[in-house]
Amino acid sequence: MSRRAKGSNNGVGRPVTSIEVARLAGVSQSTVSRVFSANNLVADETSEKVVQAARTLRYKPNAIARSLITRRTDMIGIVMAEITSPFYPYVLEKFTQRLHELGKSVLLFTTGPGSDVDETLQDVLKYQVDGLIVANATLSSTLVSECGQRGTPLMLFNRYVRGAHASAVCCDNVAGGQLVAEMLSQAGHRQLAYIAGKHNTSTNVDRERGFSERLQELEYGPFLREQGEYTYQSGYEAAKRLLQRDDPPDGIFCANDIMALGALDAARDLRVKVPDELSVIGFDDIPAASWTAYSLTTVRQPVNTMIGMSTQLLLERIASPEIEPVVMFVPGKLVQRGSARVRTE
Amino acid sequence: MSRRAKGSNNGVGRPVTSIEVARLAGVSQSTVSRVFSANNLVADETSEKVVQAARTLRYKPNAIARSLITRRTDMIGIVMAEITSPFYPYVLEKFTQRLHELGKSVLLFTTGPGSDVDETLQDVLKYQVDGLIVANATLSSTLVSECGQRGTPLMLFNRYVRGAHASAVCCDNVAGGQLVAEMLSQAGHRQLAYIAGKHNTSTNVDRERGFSERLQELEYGPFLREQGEYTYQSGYEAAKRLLQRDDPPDGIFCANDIMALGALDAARDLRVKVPDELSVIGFDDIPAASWTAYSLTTVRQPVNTMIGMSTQLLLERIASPEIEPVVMFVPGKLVQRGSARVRTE
DNA sequence: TAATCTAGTGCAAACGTATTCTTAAAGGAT
DNA sequence: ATCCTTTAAGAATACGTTTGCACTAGATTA
Repeated sequence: MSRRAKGSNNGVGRPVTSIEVARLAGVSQSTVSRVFSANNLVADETSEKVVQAARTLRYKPNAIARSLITRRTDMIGIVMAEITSPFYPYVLEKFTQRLHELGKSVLLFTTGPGSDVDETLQDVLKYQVDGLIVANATLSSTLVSECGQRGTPLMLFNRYVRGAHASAVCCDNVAGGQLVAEMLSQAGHRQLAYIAGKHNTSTNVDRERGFSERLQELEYGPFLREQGEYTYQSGYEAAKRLLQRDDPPDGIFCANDIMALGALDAARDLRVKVPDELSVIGFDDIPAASWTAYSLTTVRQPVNTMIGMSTQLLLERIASPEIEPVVMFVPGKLVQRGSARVRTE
Repeated sequence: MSRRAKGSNNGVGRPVTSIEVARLAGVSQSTVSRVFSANNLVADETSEKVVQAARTLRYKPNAIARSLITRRTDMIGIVMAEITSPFYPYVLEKFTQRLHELGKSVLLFTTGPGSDVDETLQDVLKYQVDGLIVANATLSSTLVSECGQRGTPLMLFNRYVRGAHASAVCCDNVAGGQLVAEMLSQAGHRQLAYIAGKHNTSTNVDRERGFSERLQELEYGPFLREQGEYTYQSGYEAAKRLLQRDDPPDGIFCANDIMALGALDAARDLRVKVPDELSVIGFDDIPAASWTAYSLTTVRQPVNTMIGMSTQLLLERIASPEIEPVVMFVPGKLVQRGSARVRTE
């Protein structure tokens, strides 16, 4: 019942294997493999025959089978929460493009409000990814150690965990917060406020810390504070609460751009003039920040640099697992636009 | 040199295999496999032993090895161009979440301006994905037939190819364009204009066609036309060209929302009052459309429905390859906001 | 001319799992 | 007590590659 060599298999059959190519080219399966793994120990003439046979059969090596034996999948897992927050699509796109250039594929996992990061991670690891990039999501130390044990290099993007055996590339959020503090104080604002992002995220903690500490050093009075959660809506509402106070602030620092856009729209609705009566500063420099309607002054994260470093560090560690993880901080840059006044004099 | 059974392997060693679990639990590898593939032909007592052993060893089944033998990877390839265009991050997020709920993982491929879709697709297929979702990218008929031959179900999202052996779920873009035409004509606009998206994309062609044909049916005069490319910047510039004409339009239909936002900002810069002097209508209903600064009237794509249908159709076809592909059109809905005037009377 | 090398090829053993086939044991029915 | 059925678990094979090893034949050296 095992007819095989006969019968053209041009129907909807399974994908072509190297064995079939070998048969057609009149060589052994090993040789076919060598041709496709760029192992140059094969005569030009033979190679040509194989390539021809492969072409007529539309043969493509099976990456799964290859991974099993080479113990490399050439897949990188990317775990990301809230892709929809405007900063992250760009990050994701750049990562996939960069990785693709380097011959890696991306296994994507999103952790919505429903799903648990740890559980998700378990799924990623089943696929034996060569490395793991975690952006915009907090993961348990259990998982970090598990990655360590199975030797899967871990790269955190814009997050870091003290003492964890994981590399990380972050914008220097503390310094960024300081920049904002300096600028707002120099411009002589009367009363400042901070709209926070999700608490217990290192981005939020650091940005606030830089802002707060620098203000103290400059002997500025206390600032108001509202809790947000990194969304337009939460920024809008937080700003509205602030602006409707008896002593509304005249300068607001938002933990990210999207909340700053919300804040600007709150000001718009309340007929508060920006920047005359109110300065708003964000963080990230998302595309919408430069749009006419907002013209948002913000701290630009050097995304391309950060992504370049991340991938490089990760791939190095995949190639040489003995390399110790590294944590890097990249400085941000204040981008002046129209939403904040500058000097006052 | 093949020491193995000895020596605690708790260092940075390779991932644990079912064989090691079997050894610890005192059963055969087959049994371990049966426990983890939910093959219930195993006694409760034994099962318990295996689960215990697996837990202490932190065993996770190797999905790659499993795929090789089952001929299913449980991976779905998603190919997407321009993730950064604001409509698509949401699509991507929903797709990954939905697929993850159904036990599938997502292999993501982005096709930037540099990379070729066809070449990218080749890479995807190497990984033996169970199915393929292509959104926002045009692919050659060669590739379509290749998917057909190897039996990989193909699902187009918001694209369709005549006669191709591929399923597709699209917003009914023709009907959407008609809606806009009707609304703008009813509100009594004097001169209309269309800002096009990338030509040769079916979304652009269909939206324009619906708009144009309906206007003709309503015996409306010809409309102006500018070429855009689905970006904020291109929308901004196209609108500026239109508004600086001697006979500027008083109603602009943009092929997508992001261009409409650009158009609104162009109007803002040129001090053209919206909606009194100019109506702007978009397509998609991205989050920013509802922001105070824009309040964009637009055609909402029923994204959740579309994604639900897509995944369902795709998975059905994966389960039963003999099912013929289906093309579905889902109607959009006009969402009235502040950027376009309604009646005129 | 014989001995040594080298490039090119095939053979066969992995990789870690699912699964078919076989065997063993335990009941149940006669 | 014998035979059949059922349940449980092991042995062995297969999935499609890569790769170490062995082998051949021509080329190079002594």
